[in-house]
Amino acid sequence: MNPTTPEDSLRVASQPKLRTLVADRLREAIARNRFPPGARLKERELCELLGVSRTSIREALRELEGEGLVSTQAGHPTVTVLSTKQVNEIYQVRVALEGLAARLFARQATDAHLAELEHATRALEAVVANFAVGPFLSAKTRFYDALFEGAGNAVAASMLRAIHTKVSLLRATSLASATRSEQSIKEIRAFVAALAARDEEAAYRLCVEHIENASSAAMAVLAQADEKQAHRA
Amino acid sequence: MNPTTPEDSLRVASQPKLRTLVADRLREAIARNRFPPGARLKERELCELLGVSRTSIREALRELEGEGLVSTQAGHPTVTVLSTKQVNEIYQVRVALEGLAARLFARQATDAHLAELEHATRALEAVVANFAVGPFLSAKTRFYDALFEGAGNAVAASMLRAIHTKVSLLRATSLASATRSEQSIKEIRAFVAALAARDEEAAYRLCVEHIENASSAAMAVLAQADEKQAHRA
DNA sequence: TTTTCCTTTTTGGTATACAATAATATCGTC
DNA sequence: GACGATATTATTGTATACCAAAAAGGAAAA
Repeated sequence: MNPTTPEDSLRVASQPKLRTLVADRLREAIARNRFPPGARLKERELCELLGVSRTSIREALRELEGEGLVSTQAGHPTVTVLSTKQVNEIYQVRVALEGLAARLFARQATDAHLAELEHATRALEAVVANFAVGPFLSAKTRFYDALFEGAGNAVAASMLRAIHTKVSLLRATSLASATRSEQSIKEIRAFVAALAARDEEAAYRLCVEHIENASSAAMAVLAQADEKQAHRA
Repeated sequence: MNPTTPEDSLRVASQPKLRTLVADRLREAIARNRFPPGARLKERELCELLGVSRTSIREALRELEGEGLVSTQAGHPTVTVLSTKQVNEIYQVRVALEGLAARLFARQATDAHLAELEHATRALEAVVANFAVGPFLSAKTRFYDALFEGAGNAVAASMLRAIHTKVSLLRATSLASATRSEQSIKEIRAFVAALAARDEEAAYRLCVEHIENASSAAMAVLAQADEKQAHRA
């Protein structure tokens, strides 16, 4: 045991800044639809809700703006509404980056990375058997954390996390997740098997297919919602 | 002429917020090495330098942190120093995203997009003939703006812009640019020709090669710098 | 019903204050 | 001179107050 290894040292990790905690809280609340797309985020309301000053709220909002979760409409911070075009763009980018992550994982992940991914996949399967949104989001996060860790590209991981958070803006995707969860988990299982076999090409292909299926399902739900809207008008 | 088309309307675009202008200024200053990697960014110094309040500085710093240009070292905002691993990761991501942009451009760009890209390429060639860092950065930005516009994926464009800004942190890349600029412009010329021919596969391959060559050149200069450092120690 | 005007609310930016943390300077001891 | 301890200064994080500008809402008039 090398005493200077970060994992072994007694060094106390620095505490996250209040603004970071606020941004995390808001991100979570947005993902769980506490603030739905289009919702106005009023600074003073958030101050009361979170019990912090306007300064911390404003700084957290800047952070969320950078991620695209929040945009300013007529001078007002608003939870981002994604157009169909943007959704399509997001999935295109997800294919490119997650495809890269799949390739890198297959190429270079350690046995420990594989073991963690296997555990995360099992956890995901257990949650899908008894579907509930909260635990599903947590299990999905764990799965992708394991994938990105094994891929070993922090830049891609950071971008993909932002992508996943943006996708969570879509009610459509959680609806789509609930309805296609059994098929989805089969796809993930096949994907993980290819990664375990270090088959880069198969892993890439299965990863892309999984994302494209998710995209199609989300688009289908969006199209339905558009029809309902048209009927109302 | 349809009077409701955005381009024809008399609508005045909203002014950028002060914090946005500050972030833009800082981004530019970092790219031009006014604040080199590792430089401490002191809030009160920046207030004096830019003639704005601490709030605007802090909000701009949050934005730059989100982009990875600025990170907090021992509680102090600092211009990001990129490790060799990070540089490698950045180029991997650039291949994935710019490869996507190349494919999309070849697939769907209009003749107007192509014309703009051609103009931007000529401007770049003119600058390379009389090399100077400032005009080179501007011409390069124009070239990539044209590419991303024609690719029509704003999410990818936004991420790639952040990537390009991060890459500009590396003195290595501007040094590498100066020494390999003639070869580089040849690669770009071939790339643009493939895009003009709507040859998606060739465009993708040439794009990837260009980036990989840029990456190799940057790594070579980094390795030289490491050697010099080792000699000093 | 539509338009105009007035009031209220909200955001953007500035300034000040204080606590906590980090960095630097000073002093004493060996 | 080197080292360690302490004091001082500088910087960042957070809160609060203030005011201007912009946006939103409501009431009155046409």
